[in-house]
Amino acid sequence: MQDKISCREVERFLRYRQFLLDARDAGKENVFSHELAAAADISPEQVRRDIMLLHVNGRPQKGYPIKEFLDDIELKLIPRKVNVAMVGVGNLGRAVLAYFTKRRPNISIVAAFDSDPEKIDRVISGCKCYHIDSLAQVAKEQNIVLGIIAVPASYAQKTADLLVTAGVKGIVNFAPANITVGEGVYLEKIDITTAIEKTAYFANTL
Amino acid sequence: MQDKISCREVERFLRYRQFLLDARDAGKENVFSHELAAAADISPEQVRRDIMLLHVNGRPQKGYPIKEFLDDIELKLIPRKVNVAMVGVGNLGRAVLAYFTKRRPNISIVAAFDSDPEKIDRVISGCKCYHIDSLAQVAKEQNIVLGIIAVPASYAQKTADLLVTAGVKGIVNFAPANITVGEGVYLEKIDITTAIEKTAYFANTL
DNA sequence: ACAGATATGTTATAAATTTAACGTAAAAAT
DNA sequence: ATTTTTACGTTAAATTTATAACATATCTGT
Repeated sequence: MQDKISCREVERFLRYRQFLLDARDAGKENVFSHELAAAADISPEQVRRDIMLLHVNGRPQKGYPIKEFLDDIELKLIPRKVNVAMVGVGNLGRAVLAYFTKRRPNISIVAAFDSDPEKIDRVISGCKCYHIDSLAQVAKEQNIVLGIIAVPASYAQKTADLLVTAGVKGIVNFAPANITVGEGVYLEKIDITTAIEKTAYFANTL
Repeated sequence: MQDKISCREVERFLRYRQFLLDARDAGKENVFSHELAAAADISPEQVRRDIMLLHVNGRPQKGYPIKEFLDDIELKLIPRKVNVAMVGVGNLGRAVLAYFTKRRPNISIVAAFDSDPEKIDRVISGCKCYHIDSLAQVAKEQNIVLGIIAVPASYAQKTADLLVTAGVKGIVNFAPANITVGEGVYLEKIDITTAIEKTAYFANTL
C-alpha cells in the first residue's frame, strides 16, 4: 500500500464509490471488476490494479463484496465531516445547492453567500443565505473548510481571496475565470466552456 | 507534427486559447511560455513542448506572437460552426445558457428543450425553448451536432438516447448519473459531486 | 559591431500511467 | 472427487506523459 494517491486514482475511486452506492441501494452484494470498468469507462485490469491499493479482496465468480469495498474507500479517502460555503446564489449556485443537498452525509453546504439584499436571510434548498461581508464570521462559527465559487467571472478572484482569508482549505471554482490561490489551498476548476469546446472538437474528429 | 492530439493536449490548448484571447483583448501582442504556464498551472517546458505541435514560433525576449498563435490553434482544433442543443431549462440549464451565450463565435446554443409547458416558446438568454418531443425535428432543421444534458438524473439516460437518435455527435452531461452512448458519439461528463468530494479529500491531505 | 542576457526549440531522461499476460484460487458442473 | 470455468491478484512490458537539460537564436545595451 503506497502512501500517496494520485489525483487520477482519487477520481476513479470516487467514481467506483458512486457506482457501488447505487449497486448497494439496488440490493446487490457483490460486483465484478468488469462492471466497475464499464461504469467508469476504463479497463477491468485498471480496476483490479486500483483495488490493490485497498484491503478488500474479491473471489472468482463472485466478484468483490460491495460493503467491504465501500468501507475501505471511505476509510481511505472520505473525510469525516466537511462543511462547505456556497458563494453566489444565481442560477448556478442554486442548481448546485439543489442537487448536492443531502447527497452525501459527510459533506454539507451549510451556508450560502451573496451580495444581493433580496437574497439575504432567505433559505434556499435548506441552506441559509448570508451577506458576503459576513463570510469570515460565519465561516468561523460554522467551521467551514471548503468554498464553492459561483459568482460572475469578474468577482471570482475577489471571492477566492475572501474564502482563503476566511480559512478554507479547498475551493471549487465554477466561474469562467482563471483564479489563483496561495499554497496550502487546493483549487479545483470546473471549466464549462472548455468542456463544451473539447466536446465540439472530439465530436468533430471522432 | 503528429496527427493525433490527446485529450490532455486539447484541454491545455483550449486553456491557452482562453488566456491568449484575454491577453489579446487587453492589448498584448506577445506572450511568454512562462506566462501561459502560470495561467494553466503547468511548467513552461510543457508549454513549449505543446507549442511544437503548432507552426507558431516565438522569439527570445519577445515570446510568441499572440495573433499567429491563436490562428494556429483555431486552424488545428476549433471547428467552423457548431450548433448545440440544451436539454433541461432548470437552474443549471439557465446558468449555462446565460454565460455561454455569445462567449464563442463558433459555438452557439441554438435551441433549448424542456418538458415543462410553462417554458415552451419562451426565450431564455436569446435561446428559444421547445418541447422535448420536437427535439429530433428541431435538431434536423437547425443542424444541431452537440447536446448538453441538464435534466434530473432520472431522465439523463433517456435524454441521451433522444439526442443520439436526433443525430448529435457529442454530449456534455451535467446530470449526476452515469449514462452511456454508442460508438461514434463523444461523451463528456461534468461530475460536480466528484469534483467537490475530490476537493474535500485533497483539502484534507494537503 | 560585439558582448551579454533572455527565452526559445529540441533532444534526452525520467516518471507516471496504462495495457497486457499469466498463474492461481474459488465456485460450479459432471 | 475431478474437471472446467471464471475472474481475481500480481508481475512484467509498453506506452504515454512530464521533466530537465542545453544549444541556439534574437534582442538589448554599450
